[in-house]
Amino acid sequence: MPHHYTYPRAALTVDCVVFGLDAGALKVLLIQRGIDPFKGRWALPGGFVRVDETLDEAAARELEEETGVKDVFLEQLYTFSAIDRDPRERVISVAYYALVNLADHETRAATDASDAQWFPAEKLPRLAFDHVEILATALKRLRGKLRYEPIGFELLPPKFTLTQLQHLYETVLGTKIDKRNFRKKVLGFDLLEALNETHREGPHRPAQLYRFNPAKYERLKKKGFLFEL
Amino acid sequence: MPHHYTYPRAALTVDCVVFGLDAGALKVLLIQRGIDPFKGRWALPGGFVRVDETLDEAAARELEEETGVKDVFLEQLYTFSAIDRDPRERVISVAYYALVNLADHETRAATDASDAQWFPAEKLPRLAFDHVEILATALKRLRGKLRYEPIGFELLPPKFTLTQLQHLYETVLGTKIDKRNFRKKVLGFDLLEALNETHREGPHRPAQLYRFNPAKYERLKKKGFLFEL
DNA sequence: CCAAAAGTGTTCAGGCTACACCCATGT
DNA sequence: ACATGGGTGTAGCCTGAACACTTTTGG
Repeated sequence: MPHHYTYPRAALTVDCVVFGLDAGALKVLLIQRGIDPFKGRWALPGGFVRVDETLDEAAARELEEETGVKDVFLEQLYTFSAIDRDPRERVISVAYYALVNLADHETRAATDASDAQWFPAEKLPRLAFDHVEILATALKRLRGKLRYEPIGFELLPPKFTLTQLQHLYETVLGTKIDKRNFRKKVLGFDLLEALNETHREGPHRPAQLYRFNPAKYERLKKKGFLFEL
Repeated sequence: MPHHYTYPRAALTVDCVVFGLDAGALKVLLIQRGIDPFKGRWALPGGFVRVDETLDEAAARELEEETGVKDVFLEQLYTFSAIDRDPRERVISVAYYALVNLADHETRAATDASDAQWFPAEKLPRLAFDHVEILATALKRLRGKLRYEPIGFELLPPKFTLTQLQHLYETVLGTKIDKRNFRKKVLGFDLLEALNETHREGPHRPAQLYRFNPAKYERLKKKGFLFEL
């Protein structure tokens, strides 16, 4: 049985790609590094995994410690292990991606006088380590997953309009979608509940608010139902 | 900056779920453990990651060392980190899954007087560690991926018949597929090349042999083409 | 009353499903 | 000659794409 100090071990970190939707643009939450290496560069929130926590726990903990974001959709993405991805020593990083409703979290990062900031996914600053690669992987996963699992709702407030939902898909997937066809299809899944509330904003007809029913989705999924947009 | 012995570190391993197709049944390659813990139990091939290799390299190396299988489709699956998944100490394992053409590798494991053996995916022995969970995850991934990426060919010899391909899909996905519709669709993708060869076996008409053209797939994929069965 | 986004149906084409018989071969 | 899997076409249905106008509100 291997003993702790028999062989050198790689260090283990977690890194989180946090996606948010702001004014119809996809954003990513980054923090500015205060120390070397890459001092001053922007990087994904993350840090070392403790020996007494799972990776999920480590990701959630680091995310909250560094950005204040918590209780959000958080899922393992991929594990990155290029030999020289960290100039100090061998560090292997398990990447996660998170989807947050920006309305709740935007202020926090912005007002904290913190070093955390939202950047448009299409216009990022130079990043530390191999974080560009991690981000690209996360974006690809998000786009893929959005099409066949109902995770888009995680980026919206609990109550949302169909137009907001449609814009979300258009933004993330980078496509134009026909309004009528989109509504027909989404409502056809019977996973959205129309609320007795409307969203009024601006000089135009108020929009019906809906809520996603995750329990219903779970039930349907077990019966072989396939979400797909 | 953290120093090597400042904090205890988890150990890192890789584990490989190797899938093969044998006489129309999906099989998994396991090895019998010669040492504690779980001495005598069957387990996924795998082992500790060296500090100077990437995870992909570690997975390929362990796979070859323990089973002789090499040069096969091998892809990262998920990283498992339950606190007590290894009774000795904290071990985090990056799981991979491999797809092999059993015709090439079957004999090796069988004749080696080795401790490696193929088991039907639906009828596995008791496994060591959390390997049941890893296997379940791999199976789910395989089923998912098979439907929207042309990876099934990795389980077949380079030259195969459409019936073999159809059986593959039926076996892995657990569905019946209509022969005519299947052929129409698969050939419609224009990713298979009919060879000037037939597969003759048994008292019946010989079958046309085909070959998958990966280069063509890459080209089409870049143009937005979506494989889907 | 004007500007702005919300909301709503129908038509058409293409893809998917279901289905049954002849073909080439080995024994 | 017969048993065995290989190979082929069509018709109905359903789903996805295209497309324009009315409604409700705030200013």
